[in-house]
Amino acid sequence: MRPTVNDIAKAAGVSLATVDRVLNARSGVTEKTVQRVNAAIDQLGYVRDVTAANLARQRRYRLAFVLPEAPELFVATLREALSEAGRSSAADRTEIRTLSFPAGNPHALVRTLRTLNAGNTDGVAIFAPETPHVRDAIARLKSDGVPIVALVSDLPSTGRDHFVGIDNIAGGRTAGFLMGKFHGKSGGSVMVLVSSMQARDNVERRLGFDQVMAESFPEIEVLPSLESHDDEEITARVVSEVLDARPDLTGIYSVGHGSRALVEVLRTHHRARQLTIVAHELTSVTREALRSGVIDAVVSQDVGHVVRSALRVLRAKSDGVGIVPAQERIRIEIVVRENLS
Amino acid sequence: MRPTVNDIAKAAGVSLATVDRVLNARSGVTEKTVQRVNAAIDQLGYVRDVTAANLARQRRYRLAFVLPEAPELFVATLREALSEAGRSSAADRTEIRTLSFPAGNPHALVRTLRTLNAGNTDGVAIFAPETPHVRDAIARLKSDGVPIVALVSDLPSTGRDHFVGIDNIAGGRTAGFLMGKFHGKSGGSVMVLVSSMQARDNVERRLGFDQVMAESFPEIEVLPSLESHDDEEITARVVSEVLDARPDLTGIYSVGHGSRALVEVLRTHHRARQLTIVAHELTSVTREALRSGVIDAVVSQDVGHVVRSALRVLRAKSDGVGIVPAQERIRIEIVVRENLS
DNA sequence: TTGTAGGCGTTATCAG
DNA sequence: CTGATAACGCCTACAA
Repeated sequence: MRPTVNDIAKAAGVSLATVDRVLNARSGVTEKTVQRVNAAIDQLGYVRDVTAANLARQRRYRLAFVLPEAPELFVATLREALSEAGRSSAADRTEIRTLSFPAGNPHALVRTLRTLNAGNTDGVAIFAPETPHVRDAIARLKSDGVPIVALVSDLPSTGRDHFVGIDNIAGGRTAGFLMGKFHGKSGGSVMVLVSSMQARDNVERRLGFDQVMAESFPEIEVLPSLESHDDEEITARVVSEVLDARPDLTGIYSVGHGSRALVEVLRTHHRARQLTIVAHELTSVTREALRSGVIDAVVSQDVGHVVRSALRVLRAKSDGVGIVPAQERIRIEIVVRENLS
Repeated sequence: MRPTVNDIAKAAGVSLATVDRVLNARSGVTEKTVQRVNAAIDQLGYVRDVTAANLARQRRYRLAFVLPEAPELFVATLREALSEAGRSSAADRTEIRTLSFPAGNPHALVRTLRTLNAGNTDGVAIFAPETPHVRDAIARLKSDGVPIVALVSDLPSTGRDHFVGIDNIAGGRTAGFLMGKFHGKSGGSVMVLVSSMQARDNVERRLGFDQVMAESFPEIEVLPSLESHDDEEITARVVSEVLDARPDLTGIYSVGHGSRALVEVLRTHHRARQLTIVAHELTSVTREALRSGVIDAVVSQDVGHVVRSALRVLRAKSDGVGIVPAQERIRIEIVVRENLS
């Protein structure tokens, strides 16, 4: 039987209240008594029952997730993971609110952020691009004492408390490694399709990709980035053009969160099968494309882990306690046809 | 504020005890009152506070993990994950006991299992080969009402309640896919090194590997399995012999849980760099081998996930409640130089 | 068949 | 500075 506060109160010859005071480092206890209690604590090997503590404390965490209203399927999977987490969050005394803003509309985002304050929110997780407006809105929240974590794409300039997501440079490196290894040794060129060079995660991935290609696969030519802005028409046109113009093309790296248009084009293009395609994020589209052999590899992050990590971190920050960094590291996952779920 | 049992008691015009009875589906309540209470429950949207329930119930889970005393580093990582889980298990009211038996000694294993019974254990997780002795010992435990899960290597003939680990056929397929894709198009042959054909997981992996190689990479010759029995000397000799005898060798697939001896040989062999090496399980050895380029890819399972899943499943079985299969699926992870943690 | 009262391990209020 | 005492949300004898 684990020792309880009662046991250590008895052992130290003090009352429950006093034990609680030293346990929670509250003032108003003689140094002498503190010593006695602490002695009893580690003599009996006491560890506090967190669930009982939370019960008594009546602690609730009101957390807000701010996500773009974007066409990319990835955001949808993130939303799904969030509502999944919401179902079991009652057990953690956590209330999750999901706020949306139209993608690419910083003003709407700022308006959304304005509705949040220390009085109604214990922590905010944000998946948004890093613009000046956003930076200011976050600064206000932070100075109001609300913990902030950046989701998927980092917001370093905002002074966010933490970033939850993969190391995107390493993610790009991983994509590059797979591209090079799958490619064979024949030379050729690789097309790089980004969603937007405004998005920090896209830029970092491209950087990592270029590093590895230059270091380890110099015989492959990496073409300049093409921005699709997640527009299906643009993507279709651009990809077709390059496929026609570059008969030496042997691979395509899709950097952004969405690959629907790319997959669409490839599905009907006669050269698709000879190309090595590497994309990011596992969604219904990339999943199906892996299965049918259109895409060769996906570099992904587990949205469930992302959401749960954000929740843990926000609760910890809100309590002013530390986190275990190793536990919050989001893995860079590689998915191919054969390890698909 | 979430509604509590008190609220629904009030709403239904009954006492706490009655609410509790219908909540836990206990007998001794009129159909009529049951209806009234249930009506109140889903009218107020009540969900029980599991932590408070567990606190009141004083439920404890005494779980045992039975692991081999084996030289493979993989078992060490599993042990580590287990003791890691042990540190935070107090919060889950779970007591974890780790029992060891000398690898390859079924009698010792059976003796170990004999010390367990329904009186001292609420669930057992076993990582062991499938032998008749083991089957009987497990049958006894099961008929005693103790839930059993197989760990890493399945024990289907024992009637275990659940298997926690990767689908090893798919794991072998994944290894085959990587071998084929990394290999280039030049033909050649691949050596397959198993730890023992007695181990079910090894057999299943080999099976999956062969499937993919035959389906998708028929130009590569897959050599017969070589059994190392996790003996470093045997491994060293066998690998060297094949390297000398088969100049057309282009790859090695290490099927077992241990790759130390293989890595050792390769580190000094002049042909190592031209070979594609695929191994299983991320350990300090394979990690370092990935980093230095000796191994190209590792197919792995997260031992942390394995342990946590086993704990969840055993608790659920012990409570006689269902599990969420999707949540308990262990991912087949692919690790290369660039996504190494 | 139903209700009362006490307890699970912790925190928090209010006297002393 | 310290100690009773009453919560927190739920479970469970025991009594009615």
